[in-house]
Amino acid sequence: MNTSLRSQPARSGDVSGFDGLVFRPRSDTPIWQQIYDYILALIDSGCLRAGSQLPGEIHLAEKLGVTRITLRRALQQLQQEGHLTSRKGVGVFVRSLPSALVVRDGSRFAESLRADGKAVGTQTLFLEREPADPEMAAELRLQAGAPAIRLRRVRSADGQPIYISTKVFPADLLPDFEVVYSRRQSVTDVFVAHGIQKYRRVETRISGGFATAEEAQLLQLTPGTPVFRTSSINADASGNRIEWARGCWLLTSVDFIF
Amino acid sequence: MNTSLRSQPARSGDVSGFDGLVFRPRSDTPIWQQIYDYILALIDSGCLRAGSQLPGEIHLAEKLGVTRITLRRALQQLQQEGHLTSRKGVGVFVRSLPSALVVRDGSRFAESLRADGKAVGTQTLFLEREPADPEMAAELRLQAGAPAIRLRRVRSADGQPIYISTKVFPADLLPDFEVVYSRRQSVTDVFVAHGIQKYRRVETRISGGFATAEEAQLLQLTPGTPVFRTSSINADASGNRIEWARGCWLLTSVDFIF
DNA sequence: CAGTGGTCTAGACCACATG
DNA sequence: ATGTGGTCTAGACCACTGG
Repeated sequence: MNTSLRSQPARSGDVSGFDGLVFRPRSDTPIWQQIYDYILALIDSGCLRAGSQLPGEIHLAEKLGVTRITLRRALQQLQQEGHLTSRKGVGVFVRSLPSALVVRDGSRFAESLRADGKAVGTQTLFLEREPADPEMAAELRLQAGAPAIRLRRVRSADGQPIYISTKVFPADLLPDFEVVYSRRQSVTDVFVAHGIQKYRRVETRISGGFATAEEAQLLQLTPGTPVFRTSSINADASGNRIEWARGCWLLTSVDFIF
Repeated sequence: MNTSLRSQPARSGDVSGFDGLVFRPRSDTPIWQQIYDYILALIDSGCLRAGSQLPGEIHLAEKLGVTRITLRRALQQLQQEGHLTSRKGVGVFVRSLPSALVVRDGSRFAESLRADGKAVGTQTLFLEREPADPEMAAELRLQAGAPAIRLRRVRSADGQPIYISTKVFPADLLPDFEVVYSRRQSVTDVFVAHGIQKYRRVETRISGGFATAEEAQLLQLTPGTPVFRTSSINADASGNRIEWARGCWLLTSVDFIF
């Protein structure tokens, strides 16, 4: 009986609930699904807060009166839907699912979230210059090998990462990119500083896929979790393509509206 | 040894491959993933055609030298990505994944596919009149309880279902719906017959989710497979809302382009 | 009826992260 | 060194489907 209070609030297993449960094997719904429903209810009701850690699988399985495999079936489903994350050797954690509304203009991402009252965060992974590879060149209508700028960021809402952004720009049109960007981490600022006040969306593509290991780590997901993939092109008033953006979004936390 | 030829080509286990395989447990990639890669390669290379049935899990697991659970881990991943379907009490089958391109105007679905050289199919599940519930009424700007027409269809490409469509129309504007629709199963025809030559897309929404049991059955998927959910509104030239369409698409088989 | 996939048990070893 | 999640084994019973 080590369920009761701990002195360190961040310790593992520091969670209410999970006591005196009975799951009947002969019911019409599988046990793993009953456990799924149960844990999901704990999350939705606020008993399990975002960031908190679940008890270890072995203890939890014992407490719920099922095998570890059966418990894992439930946890797996919850991970696929983005409610939980697991880190090998560490534990299973609760993720919140901000439901973000995104308007047509993908670059207005931050505004859409702020309108919902979310605290928007930006983590810049890298910002570098390099020659355009054939794909970048084709998307931006450049010659292969032309100088390009690559920017990769993770955007988060209320502390939960929800979006990986990878953007490519034609370096010739934006000589002062790094200087301006470093001030406020704003691409819009960079455009304005180079005289580009207005730009338009040429094309947006939305497809589906599954998180790679790297994407999963950045978004605090389990690899293989389903995601949205977006790809969009922006052009300035003269029709010059000035940005090719690709995004990777948690499937269950976004609505795209056009 | 019952692997060799059968007289009936549609029989279970009637599949080449799956012989003399060795999967090393101490490799850097898990066994289930090696099996996943192996089966996926068989599908991609055409050794496993769409619609063909895999050997039973027990036999297949034995042939691959792994436990049924390990095999099922690989099959599960393939099902989630839409490459396989399983029917309880029947077997596991190969699904092909037509990659359909869909343009902004969702009603042009069939045209997009035909342009790819696919054979487009339509299965009408129901077509009925009923009073609009609050949600329908709100989307179509009707009074609650106003007469509405509901149409539910499954669209397929090359015999594989890829899209469930549920549409709602204001019945008052389309008195001859059933008569016209029955001729060619075309909603566009119905609009034209009622003097609506042109209509415009008011809004499109794209979100993600997981297939319900009913959706899974209609799309020949496993319940819980990730899907796109679309919701769109069309209005006629005067701005009257004439159609509210909802769609459920296999995640891995569509690209939305705007 | 026989065969299928869906579920579940009771163990075990490993790689990994943390203290 | 300990505890974690990730993987794997060798069985078992069930509900469902088809002939």
